[in-house]
Amino acid sequence: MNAKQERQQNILKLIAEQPIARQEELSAALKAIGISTTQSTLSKDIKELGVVKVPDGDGGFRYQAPDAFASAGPLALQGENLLRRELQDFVVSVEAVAQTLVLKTITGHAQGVCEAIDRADWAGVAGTLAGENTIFVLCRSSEACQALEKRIEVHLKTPPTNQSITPAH
Amino acid sequence: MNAKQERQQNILKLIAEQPIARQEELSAALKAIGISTTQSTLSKDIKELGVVKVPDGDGGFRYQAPDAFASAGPLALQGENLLRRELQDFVVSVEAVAQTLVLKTITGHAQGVCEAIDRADWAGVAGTLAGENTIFVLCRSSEACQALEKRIEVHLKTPPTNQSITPAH
DNA sequence: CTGATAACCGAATAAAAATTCATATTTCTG
DNA sequence: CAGAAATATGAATTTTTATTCGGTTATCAG
Repeated sequence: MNAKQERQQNILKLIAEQPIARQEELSAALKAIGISTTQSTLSKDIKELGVVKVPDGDGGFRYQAPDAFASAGPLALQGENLLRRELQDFVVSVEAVAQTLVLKTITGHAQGVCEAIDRADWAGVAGTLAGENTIFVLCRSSEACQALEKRIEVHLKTPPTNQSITPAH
Repeated sequence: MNAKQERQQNILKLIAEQPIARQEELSAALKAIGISTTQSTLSKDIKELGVVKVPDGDGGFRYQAPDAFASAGPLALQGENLLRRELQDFVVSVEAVAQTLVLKTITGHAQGVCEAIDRADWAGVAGTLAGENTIFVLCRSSEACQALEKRIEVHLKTPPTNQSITPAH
């Protein structure tokens, strides 16, 4: 199951590292690091991640992570990929409940992360609210909420989303 | 000839106003306002403008102007579409010369516009320099430079790019 | 104005991406 | 540990998008 998560993380890494213009290219690049999959699946992943195909200004195209998550380039300005950092460093869990997304952070960082989320100015979010270690992100639809959840999950440190809440006794 | 420019401006307007998922839809929307063209041409326009097709988070897609040019939404944060404003309000002309783009602005505004350009953090630009009313944008390739020129042109006020430099005698 | 040159455009086609559908795998519940 | 339900996957297909190529129109120099 977390084959998917791993694949998606690698997709983000690969498209950040090298210019990839077609999904089949991406498939090849993944195969090169031991992950084999089909164009079909990649199409779904790409949609889920919010990755877009952008003209590169030299007559070609390349896939690119959504702006808010753009990985740090050498020229990254301040705040450029702040959100990604905030998520990676401070967010402990994400969960979509109906139309609202609940993020748990390390104590004291909810405000900061929330600020970064606000700045991302996502289309589907109606508003946000942060306490000490919890953030509520009210979305305009539960679909948008779930899509957001998935996009965010990929950026969390916690590699295997701990599925067992109580350790097997 | 400036049918093209008008069409491209309307493309940006339309995709900002309504969710458009396919190029044929865009073609229809354009026809509704009296501009008829083909998918073929739109594909080229879209590439030239840097417009991208993004997942909308509700299972569909929509075309969207490149981030730097995103039109002001109701929730626009400060600086969100600053660049667009700067270009529209202050830039008088754009010209690509080899690998460098030369922008002329109203006197005193080059610095401000240049700042906004820097913040856009375009892939193809190596660096910028601004004086009182002139900006040099050094690009990494002449192709990138021309692409950039075209993208910027669309946002200028001056509707008919004055082609005759000296008025007919 | 006239011819040369370049930009633009659309029809047809090639290429790429999205979706459908059936199957397999995982996760949940009792 | 079953069985049910949900999620994930790939092959095939459909849909959408990009490119090629030939004709047209605009632009420029003389």
